[in-house]
Amino acid sequence: MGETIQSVERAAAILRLLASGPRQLGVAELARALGLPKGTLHGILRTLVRVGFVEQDPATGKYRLGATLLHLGSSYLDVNELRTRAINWADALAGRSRESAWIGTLHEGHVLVIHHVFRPDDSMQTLQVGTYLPTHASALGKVLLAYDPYGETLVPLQPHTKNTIADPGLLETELELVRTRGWAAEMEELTEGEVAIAAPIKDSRGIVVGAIGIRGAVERLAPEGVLHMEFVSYVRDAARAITRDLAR
Amino acid sequence: MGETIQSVERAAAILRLLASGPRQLGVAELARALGLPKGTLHGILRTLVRVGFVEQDPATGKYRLGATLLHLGSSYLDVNELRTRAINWADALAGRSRESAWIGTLHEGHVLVIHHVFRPDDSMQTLQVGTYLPTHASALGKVLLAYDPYGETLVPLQPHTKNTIADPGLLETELELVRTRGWAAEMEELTEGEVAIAAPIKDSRGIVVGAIGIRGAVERLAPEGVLHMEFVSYVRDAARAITRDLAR
DNA sequence: ACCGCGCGTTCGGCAATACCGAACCGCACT
DNA sequence: AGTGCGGTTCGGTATTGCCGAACGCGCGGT
Repeated sequence: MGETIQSVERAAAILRLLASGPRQLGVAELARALGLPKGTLHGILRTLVRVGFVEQDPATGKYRLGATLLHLGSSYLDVNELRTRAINWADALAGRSRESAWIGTLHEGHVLVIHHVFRPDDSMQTLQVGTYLPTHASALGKVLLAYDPYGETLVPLQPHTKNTIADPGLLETELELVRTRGWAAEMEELTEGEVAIAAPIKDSRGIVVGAIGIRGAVERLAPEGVLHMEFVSYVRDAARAITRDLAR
Repeated sequence: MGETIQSVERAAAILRLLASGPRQLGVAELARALGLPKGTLHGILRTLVRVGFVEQDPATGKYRLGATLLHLGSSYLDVNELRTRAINWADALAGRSRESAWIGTLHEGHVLVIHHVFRPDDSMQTLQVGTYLPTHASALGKVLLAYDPYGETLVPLQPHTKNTIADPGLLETELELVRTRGWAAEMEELTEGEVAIAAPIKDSRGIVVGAIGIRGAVERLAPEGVLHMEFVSYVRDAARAITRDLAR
């Protein structure tokens, strides 16, 4: 692989840093974080402001992400073929299961949510498209890890609830189970009271390119801790349908 | 204003071009569009691929937007203060009016949708956050134009339906009306059968920083072509509440 | 009231940097 | 086979954007 352009890489690093927290960052902070002189950073920031990728708070002088990025991000959704093909099936899945439906892909060690259908008759939810879920503590993530051809580098297994699988060995046996069953469950391992189910979506060559699943209250999906298998078949049906659609 | 960094500006231009249509673009196409040598573009593209802003189709070699941008875009939503403050009020507005609620800002001659609450009891809608609405053919846009301190350069007034205001003079009198009334309506000017209402959101200095509104079927919001004024007050109440909130 | 620190910003010289154009390779269509 | 069009590579060149020091400002401690 060849060389890359320094200033563009640095610009990307700045954007990632600005996106890493809701806080606005100043030139000095960025300079310290990236180990670069202030003047250098200022030049890149000035350019990023001009193209709308970054905005500067007129009061404090600090920098934050710009609105153009929101538009670029939503344009990505139009381009993404998996999402385009899967949208209708996700709607159907949400309708049948009466729970929220989710589609995700593996991205930089996280599950990137590329589609999210709200639970029917419950509109007071915030949309999660574009956010990350942890791979080890979500059903989507387990599916994606289990079928990951590259054996993704595991980030530290951060615990979220008392049920989170935080031990690498345990996670590996769980992934083995996912591979043999062909679907994954997550029982209050990310949020207390919430349960999720997911299954893999494959492309025409049989490679797993994403996962689809549902997520909802434990009382509905798994009363007394036992999953209702009908939900599992809803999810697997949807996953198979999309896979078939992609093969066409 | 000082100089800007060439390569970063070019990288941004590439991203904008890739976002302008759902089609994937090749090096040669980009080179022609931007008037740059192929080699130069390839270098920038290679870098953009490395940082995840762009993906390359392994089959065709063509380029498309990358998943990292989706994540950056959603991070913008966390940073955006207007949206953070307005979310709850938008939920309330959607609940009271039983229609979909929208929040938008002026951005590069368009209305950028920064929040969107689905109509209650109707989840089969696609989320429009991050997309553009035309300024002259949407209620949000009319509000933003009417109160725009910079007198935004008007893009050509493209007609969408037979009701679209396509004449600059007529639009100006309409904006005058918006300024005197303090709110805007849009009667099937963007989509047949749909009507919208919007009102301005101001910051602590009284400058309009966004607009909030609702949108729905003409039968419900304006039967026989006459707006139900209760909807107007819902919208204006929400706008005033957010304005008050921002002043705090 | 003052001083000093930290901030964002400016500037100009230097050399490293990233442009550029021509050549390369593979594919598809003629 | 040939030809044109894709994406990619490469090395010389001078343009480019880095860098570090200096500036102006606002704030908080003294």
